[in-house]
Amino acid sequence: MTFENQPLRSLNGFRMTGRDVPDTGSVTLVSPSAIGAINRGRVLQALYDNGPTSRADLARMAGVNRTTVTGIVQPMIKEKLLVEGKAGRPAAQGGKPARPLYFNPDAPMLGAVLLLPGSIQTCLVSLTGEISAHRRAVFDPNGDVDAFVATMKETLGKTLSEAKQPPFGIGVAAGGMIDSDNGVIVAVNLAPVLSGLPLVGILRDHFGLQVVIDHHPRALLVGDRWFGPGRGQQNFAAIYTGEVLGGAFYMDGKVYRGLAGSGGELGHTIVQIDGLRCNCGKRGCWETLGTLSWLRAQAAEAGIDDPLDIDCARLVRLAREGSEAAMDLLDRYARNIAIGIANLQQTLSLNAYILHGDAATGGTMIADLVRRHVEDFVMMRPNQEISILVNGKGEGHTALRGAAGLVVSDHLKLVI
Amino acid sequence: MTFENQPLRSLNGFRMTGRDVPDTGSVTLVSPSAIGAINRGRVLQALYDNGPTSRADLARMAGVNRTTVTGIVQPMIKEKLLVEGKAGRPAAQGGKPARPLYFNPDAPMLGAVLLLPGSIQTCLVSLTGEISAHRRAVFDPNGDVDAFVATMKETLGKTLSEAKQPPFGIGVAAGGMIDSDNGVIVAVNLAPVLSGLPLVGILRDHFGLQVVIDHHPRALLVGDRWFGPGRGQQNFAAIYTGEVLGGAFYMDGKVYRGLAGSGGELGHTIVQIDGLRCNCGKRGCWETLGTLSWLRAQAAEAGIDDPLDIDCARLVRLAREGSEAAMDLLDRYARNIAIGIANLQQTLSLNAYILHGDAATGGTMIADLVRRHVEDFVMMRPNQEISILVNGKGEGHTALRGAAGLVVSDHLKLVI
DNA sequence: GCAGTATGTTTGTATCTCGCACAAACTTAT
DNA sequence: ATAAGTTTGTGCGAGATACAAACATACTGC
Repeated sequence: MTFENQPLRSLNGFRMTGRDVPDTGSVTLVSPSAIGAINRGRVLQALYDNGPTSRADLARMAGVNRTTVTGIVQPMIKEKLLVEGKAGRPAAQGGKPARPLYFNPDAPMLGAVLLLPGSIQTCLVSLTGEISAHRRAVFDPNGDVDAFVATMKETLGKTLSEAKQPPFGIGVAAGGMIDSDNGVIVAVNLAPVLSGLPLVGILRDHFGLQVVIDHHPRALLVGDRWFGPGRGQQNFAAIYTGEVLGGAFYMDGKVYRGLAGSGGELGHTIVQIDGLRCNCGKRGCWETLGTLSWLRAQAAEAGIDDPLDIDCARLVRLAREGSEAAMDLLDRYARNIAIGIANLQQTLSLNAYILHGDAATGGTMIADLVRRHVEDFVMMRPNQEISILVNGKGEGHTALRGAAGLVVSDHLKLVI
Repeated sequence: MTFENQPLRSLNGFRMTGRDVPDTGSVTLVSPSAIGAINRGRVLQALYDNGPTSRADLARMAGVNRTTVTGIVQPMIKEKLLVEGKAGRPAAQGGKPARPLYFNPDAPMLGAVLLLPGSIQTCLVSLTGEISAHRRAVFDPNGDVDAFVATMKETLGKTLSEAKQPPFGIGVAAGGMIDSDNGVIVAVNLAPVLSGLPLVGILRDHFGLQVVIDHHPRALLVGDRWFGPGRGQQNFAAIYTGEVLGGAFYMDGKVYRGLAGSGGELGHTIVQIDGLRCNCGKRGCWETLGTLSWLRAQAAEAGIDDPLDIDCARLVRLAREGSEAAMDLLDRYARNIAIGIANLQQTLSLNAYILHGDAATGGTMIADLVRRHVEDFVMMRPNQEISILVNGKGEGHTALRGAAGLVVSDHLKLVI
């Protein structure tokens, strides 16, 4: 099944909310007809956040009349986007039992792509977060653009062809510098072939589906928000550690993108003026202290076995087995990761941070160490609590679900 | 004239938008009647941002029908909030000349309070930003709460009594840690008498007016946004330097407050791990490098005359007069200020920064130096430009207008 | 079987924007 | 001077939406 020239479908209603909103200089008035799409989006988000929920509960949560919720969900049930579950137990005082609503498992799915230097992963993601039709491919990071595009089209095409019905859209998570507004990959240090590639336009034209692209940490954030530990949260950040350091923020119920999607390049905030030389050419970037390269160099100095193969998971194992050198290094690693989080906390006060990548393999042990150092580094307010969580689902998993979540987020324009 | 038990008036319509919106857990649906208040607010903001504007122009900017704008502004004209200006020149092709709308100079004003350790300033601010009925008073930072409250009531009462009609509300800008959600001063290091004081409740009950409080840098930000160089901008930060360092952000057309108004405590982000000891007890805070204390210590070392009286303005004068030591110190001062701005830029990518306080006294010279260092410290994108502006209006001026702007912002709940 | 209670639906109402038609006011061409 | 063209600002009905009131439904407890 292919989807060339399909009419664009929409998740939250019966009207496309694509690129049709010209930014006319900061003022935009709201029309009564726009209310429908907005409220449909909010109801869907409430369902995501809370799981199966009855109309009456939704109405209570939103502070609106039950009739309003009925009016919103009825067309969605008719469209087979939502299904009514079995009547639950009524309350102790009696009453008609509530019938919970949730997403139809047979509803259209979302296409997801994870694009890292040299590797492509594609899959389908259901509205409830299940992954299927997963495929991998490789490409030459220094090779030919046309060859890359052909590989991409073929791999994604095979994945999409396994869908029973046209997906709602395609989400792409990519490493490197992304201009998400214009759907262009600006530059990828380790894959020059991708630089300047208008991937969104290419895929949209080829598959006839809505396509959204964003950079990798932001996909992790969205994956956390829709399907992971960030579900239902209004303020948190996702932090990626590994060979590089990156991050993305969810603030006041909204993904922060900055101008042209350029916010969140945390790895190159400076935590040590005139410190170690960084790959970016500057000195003292957070990335010089919180990445695997630092960890491995330090492991060698500390005399830990196979220092080039060390990662957070093994370091935690060694520490648990009683190695003092490992414990010491782990603590210093945690401190280095904490410094950037602390600065972010001091700046935005999000209070919740989800670790991905290498640090996440260290589980609750590293999370606890990081939290303690963060609390040392920031000025805490009374009654304030900072939580550090790990999402150890494995990279591809969360990023792909996040890429799918990008499509969902794009449909549900929750902010006017 | 006193205003006890006046009915609360509203700027953007005919319904109070005070504390009546319960946060029912992230979901809130929009009602058609809510649209009215929202759109009224947006039209008012467009008028603020663009100055006197005709209905037709407003409609074009907002992308709506002219009749819609008429429907919105007509009641405001009737209420004497807006006035119709003289008909301007028609377009070259002819046509009926447009009649620009703007705020009525005789509309109610805003009360503003600037509260710093030991000093109170109060004034009235018109909707167009003019200050009048300015008063000052002092209080003992370690004294008695009741004495402080009495002084505050008396000073503010005198200012308010000069208004011809009840103001829309009172805005308070305060140094220290503020819980703007609950209207409480959490703690002020240099004025223990204020700690824990529920000032909003006290003033609201006494004067019968809506009262809003926020911390000092955020008032500067709002002052910039409504009446200063940030007018019409959608993304920028205000940076205050002096004895302390602080900042506040305007992101996507909205003041960022963080949880309970705790965002933006930039002075204590760490730019030098294990660096100089800071007043807060930690090491390497930005505040150890970007404040007057640092500047004065360095001035002494550099052999500059009267090092304890040095400030940015004098340093710039000395540098202009040819002092190499002054020029060198100025550049290092600019670099230290730049480091925190660079980290903020790397994190949020706001691209525009307005300096206040000591640095602002250095004018365009320091602004240029800071900009150059910021550009060295961050990874620039293609076509990206960073601007550093100074608002040299003098502290009280911008902060007081910002305090007034807080009231305006609070009325115009532009985000649903 | 009946009262009590909670859920979900139907019907009519209020609010708001939009498109259309039109008067008013001004410029340009004949 | 007159007519045509253009732009502004204003009534009026249509369409979309949430809300309140009333009602049918389904369960508990006596």
